[in-house]
Amino acid sequence: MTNFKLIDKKWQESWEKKKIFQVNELKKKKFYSLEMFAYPSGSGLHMGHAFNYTVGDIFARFKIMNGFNVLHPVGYDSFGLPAENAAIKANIHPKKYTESAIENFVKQQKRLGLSYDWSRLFKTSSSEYYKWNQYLFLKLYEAGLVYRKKSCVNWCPKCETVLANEQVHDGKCWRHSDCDVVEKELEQWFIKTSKYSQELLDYLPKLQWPERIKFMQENWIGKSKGAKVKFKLKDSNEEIEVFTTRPDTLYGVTFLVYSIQHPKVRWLTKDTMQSDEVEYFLRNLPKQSPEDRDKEGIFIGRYAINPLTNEEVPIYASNFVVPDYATGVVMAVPAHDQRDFEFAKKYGIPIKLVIQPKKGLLNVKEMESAYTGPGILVNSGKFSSLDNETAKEEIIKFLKSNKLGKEELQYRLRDWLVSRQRYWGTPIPMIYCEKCGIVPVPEKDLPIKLPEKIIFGKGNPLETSNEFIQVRCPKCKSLAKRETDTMDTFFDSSWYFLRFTDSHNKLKPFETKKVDFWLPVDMYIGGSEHACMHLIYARFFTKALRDLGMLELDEPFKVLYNQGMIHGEDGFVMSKSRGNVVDPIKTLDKYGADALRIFLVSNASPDKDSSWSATGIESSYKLVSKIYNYVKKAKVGITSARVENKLNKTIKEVTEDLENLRYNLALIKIRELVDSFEKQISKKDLESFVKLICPFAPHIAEELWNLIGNKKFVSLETWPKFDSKKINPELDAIDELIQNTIKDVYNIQKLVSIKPTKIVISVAEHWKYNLINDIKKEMKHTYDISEIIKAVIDKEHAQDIAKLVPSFVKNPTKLPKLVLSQEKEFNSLKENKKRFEKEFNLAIEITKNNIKAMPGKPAILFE
RNA sequence: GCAGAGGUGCCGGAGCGGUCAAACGGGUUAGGCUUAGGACCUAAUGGCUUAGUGCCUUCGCAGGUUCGAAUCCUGUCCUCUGCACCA
Repeated sequence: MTNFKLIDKKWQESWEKKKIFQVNELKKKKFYSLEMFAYPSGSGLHMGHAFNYTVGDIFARFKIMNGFNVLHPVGYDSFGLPAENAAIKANIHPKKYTESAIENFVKQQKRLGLSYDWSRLFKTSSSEYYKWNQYLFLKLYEAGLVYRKKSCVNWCPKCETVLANEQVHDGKCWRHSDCDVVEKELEQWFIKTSKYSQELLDYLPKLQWPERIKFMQENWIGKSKGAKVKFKLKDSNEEIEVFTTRPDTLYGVTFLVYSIQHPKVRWLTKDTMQSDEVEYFLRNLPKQSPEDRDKEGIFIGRYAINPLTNEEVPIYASNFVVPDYATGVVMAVPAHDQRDFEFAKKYGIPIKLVIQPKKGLLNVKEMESAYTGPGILVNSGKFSSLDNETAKEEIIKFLKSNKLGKEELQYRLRDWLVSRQRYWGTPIPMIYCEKCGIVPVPEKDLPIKLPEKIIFGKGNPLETSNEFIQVRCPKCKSLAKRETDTMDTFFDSSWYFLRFTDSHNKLKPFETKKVDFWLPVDMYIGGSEHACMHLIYARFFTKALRDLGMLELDEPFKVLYNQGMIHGEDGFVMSKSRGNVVDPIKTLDKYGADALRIFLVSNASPDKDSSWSATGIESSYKLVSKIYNYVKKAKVGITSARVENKLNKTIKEVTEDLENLRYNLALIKIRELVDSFEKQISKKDLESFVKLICPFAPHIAEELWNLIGNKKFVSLETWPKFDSKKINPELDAIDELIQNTIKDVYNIQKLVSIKPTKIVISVAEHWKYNLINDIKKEMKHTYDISEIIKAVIDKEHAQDIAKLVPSFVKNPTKLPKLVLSQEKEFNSLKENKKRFEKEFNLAIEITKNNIKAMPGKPAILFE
């Protein structure tokens, strides 16, 4: 086994020492290639990381070799709960824990041979970075995009902190699929992502992202078109605004429903006979996650007036109404909305039919579910007999002109809750003063550093750190309290790609000019799990910072590529409990980086899931060895036309495949090329080949490049160009002819079941290509090549044979047939001549010493 | 329930109107090399067949379009992913 480990090390050190991947803004043709921000977990690099970085690195290297000024940076998203928890568990300070984790991570990443500009490295847990988190937080605050609000928020008991909407999946915490999120009423910091709902939606079609991700974001932002309608509260001047997408059903409203979390519920009910009952209801309603909770509600003792009919409708409070969507109150039309229908049935509320389908008549008494389809309005005053779509418009028009409502758009996207009740994150730069209220920390006082001497126990250790909490109010200088919450780590990753353009700027988060030069990210590679988290926040940030005048950019990521997952050999997700985890480092030790890189991308298209395979990595290792040994032993000379054809064709196809991240297909073509190589090859072609494999296997590429007499780095060489003149389909045809001839030789041999001592192959005298040589070469494994001799067939036949190749190219299915015989079997063959001719459509003439090929048929003779 | 993606040979996985019994890899079988094993190299690997430019059957299932379908259309079953009380 060649020790590729040493070769890996040699070149990794050399690249780093010569800083060959460091870039600046001098060269114009830029390309920003980025893999999603790494969270440096204490357990080090796993196969998924290795895959992600390999996919990105191959692309970055390809772009470098194509003359681009490639920014390919790396950094660490080092704040966060897992580090904090792991540190507590190991009884180490999170800072120490994280630092050693990063150190380890860097070491492991380097072993993959990644083309990073290491000089730009930063970590978010360093105050040099999070200072700018705080700075940007304050800028957003000044711009009115950060606010504090008391509301019902999601709390994960395992994380012991609140979560953003995006971090709750199916009622569970995104980190703990076994942990139900609890709703808590708390005052928290929010970022107004909702301000950009429409723009986030509008730009989606322009992005070169997987359709799936765009679709997920579209759903997440969730735009609905409808109307805002004002209901008067009975015995009051108050108005209740509701949002509906079905203004056409307004005549069918039989009740209104407040969300139980709506702050107005208690207030509305306080002077009614129901107040105790409602209070009891609100207090005792079991907390259940939304999907499995039953609709529970209660009449709150008040009535509202339908603006169109002036009818009184009762008001309820229920758990099925989402508190922070639209106004948190809905108008209920049980006849035409399934949820309202179920609720009305349960509480015996009247159901009023206002839309009849165009076919068939509905009857309220017989209805078993709401009718939500289209139809004609009935029982709807002057709007009756209108088509319901028309009625939507007409009713909105009417509401508008009578100031009872208006057309309205609603989005599902909520504002981003960024407070976290944890230690290992960026302190929120706010101060609470009894006199002045909320006071932002002045810019000059940044960064607010995380205190290192703290006591971990239950809850947020910052709350017990007096050193941290106690502060003078920046305004009135009296004693005040610091905010002890830290920022969601998604805040850190929302702008890190901007910082990479100017990683070590001490005066600003980044230089606008640099961002304008490098951004947008031209290729962003990572998993799809961030579709509705990081990828939404980062888009929001970009737009917000643009509006703050900090950059000129609408969208941060031009192209997004989702790589798949590497599963264990058993096809399941790699996990410790399953015991199917494969350690990339151990693999690197055994096979070297190039083999691992090649394995990871040769299984399947990189956007698909694939499984680890012990034989697969072996096979990649074999390919690497084969390439290495071939180039090492290749005789520099003239490349045969056959290999030239293959090489140029491969360059052409591999280039296209790389451009489209079809690494698996590119590697197949490279494999075929390697198999077609001959001992002799020109230096130039050898060099082209080494360049061709460089993005995949940069270490052996450098080693071989050096070996064939080059001093510079192949990683920085220009990508090979193919010569279309060298690509000749005729040669492929010849190749096929040879393969078929050999096949025939084997078949005849099988037939006569005797090992031949000598093979005579008759071919045309003036055959353009040296068929015999090629056949000899190919058959050297089976026979002593000296035993294959060329027999010349007469001119008349030869001319016909010469026609074969062009006609074959035109119609590859009509392959010329080669005829074989063997001395011992000669007689039987002779006897069967007629049959052969008939069955196999062969024109053969058998004589004692030779088999004469008839037009179009070369012949082979065993002696 | 709604919306997306997909079902290909022993396995992974290409192909996405004709050159397809279907790339490439793995596995298996046979042969070469070798003291032996490994590595390496070669061939075979849907069925039939006394050599295939042969026949038959295959690309989830059932139909259809076409001179021609793994590839296009319709229906159907299954798998995976995402969203699920957003009014």
